[in-house]
Amino acid sequence: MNSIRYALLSLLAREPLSGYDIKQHMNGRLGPFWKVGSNQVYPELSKLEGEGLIRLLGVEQLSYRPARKVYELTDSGREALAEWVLEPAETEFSLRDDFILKAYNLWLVEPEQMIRQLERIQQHHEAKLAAYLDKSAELERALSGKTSSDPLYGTAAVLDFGIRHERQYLEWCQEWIRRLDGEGAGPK
Amino acid sequence: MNSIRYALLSLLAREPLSGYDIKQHMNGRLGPFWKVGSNQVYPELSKLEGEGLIRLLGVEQLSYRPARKVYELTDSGREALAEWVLEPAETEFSLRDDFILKAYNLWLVEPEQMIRQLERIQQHHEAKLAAYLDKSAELERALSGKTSSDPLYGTAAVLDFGIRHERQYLEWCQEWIRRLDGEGAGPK
DNA sequence: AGATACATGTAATACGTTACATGATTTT
DNA sequence: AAAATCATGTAACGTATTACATGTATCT
Repeated sequence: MNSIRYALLSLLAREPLSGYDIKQHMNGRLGPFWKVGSNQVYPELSKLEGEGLIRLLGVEQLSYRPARKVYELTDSGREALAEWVLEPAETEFSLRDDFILKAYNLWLVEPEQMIRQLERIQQHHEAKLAAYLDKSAELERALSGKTSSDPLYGTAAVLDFGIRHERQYLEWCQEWIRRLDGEGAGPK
Repeated sequence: MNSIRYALLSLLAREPLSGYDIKQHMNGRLGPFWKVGSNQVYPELSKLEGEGLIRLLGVEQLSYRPARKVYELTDSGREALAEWVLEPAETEFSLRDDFILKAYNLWLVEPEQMIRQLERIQQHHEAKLAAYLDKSAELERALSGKTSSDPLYGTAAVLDFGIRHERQYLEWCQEWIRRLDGEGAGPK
């Protein structure tokens, strides 16, 4: 628990960043998995600084703008992160997806309407998959020759998970469209 | 948002239940996806009753125990649920899994240690998969001949998703164990 | 002229988890 | 004799989302 702090450390382990940068990263590139608001980022950064896990690298001031405070990971921060990575992982994962709950109620509605819902969701995941595959192609090129101690390796692992997840989701949609379709059209 | 109310309605759409029953169902059979505490269930039940989506079917009183209040879905509750099911679904799903965040940091630690982590997680998902497959075999038997308007159809859809998810997770673990393994043993 | 990006931060609100309180019965 | 089960509910806490406040430069 309290994974956000580790999310912040994970990003800072790769490069120095400001709170704003972190927010952008999480809601952008790493978006599929995590999202944060500024209210979580800034206080947590202060805490981490207080604990000596990160340190203020520098402040970029543009006079008309709030100071841009860039943080970097300290050695003890790097240690804490590595320790956490190797800790026995929480086996409880949530997998709370509204749509799955909707599917649980598929028996309540007209098959044709449920099919339409499934198709809509399917399209959404197709788009996501396509985006991930694009990124992946790029990444794989950059990855050649690099060893597993390169940060890109971690990026690739997460991206790969995302790709597999989207594929699996799509197949599930297809399967249940098929099942519901066979039903409605079947005994005529 | 506020999916818990729909989770409660989803269960009550199948059979009348008490708050306690609901809690047990969610943390047991439907456990992989949802969990709730009593503090969420009881207030929400009161709210739903106030809105006329559910009604008190009866109270079982055993003198030495708190009254067991059993609720059932009303017609307007069933309508509200069906409407929600057909609403354009939220495309934002979280997929927040601590272990994926750990994997993002795999480059920070010794490959052999990460492999051990992956193997541990793999075992966990193997066990889950086995449990789901058991349930699924049972379900498929009970399902034969039933149409898509049977609640079991919804159960099957969710279970199927769980099975696919676990399989996908396993494959991902295997792939990354392989990749890290090939690394360490490779250029010797 | 108006919206968006930059950049920090706070406040209000919603959602979720853990722990507590009660109290007899049944299981270990 | 101790612990778990049943059954409701409240309280305290922790985490997350949304909105707000500030203020200039740049893009449309």
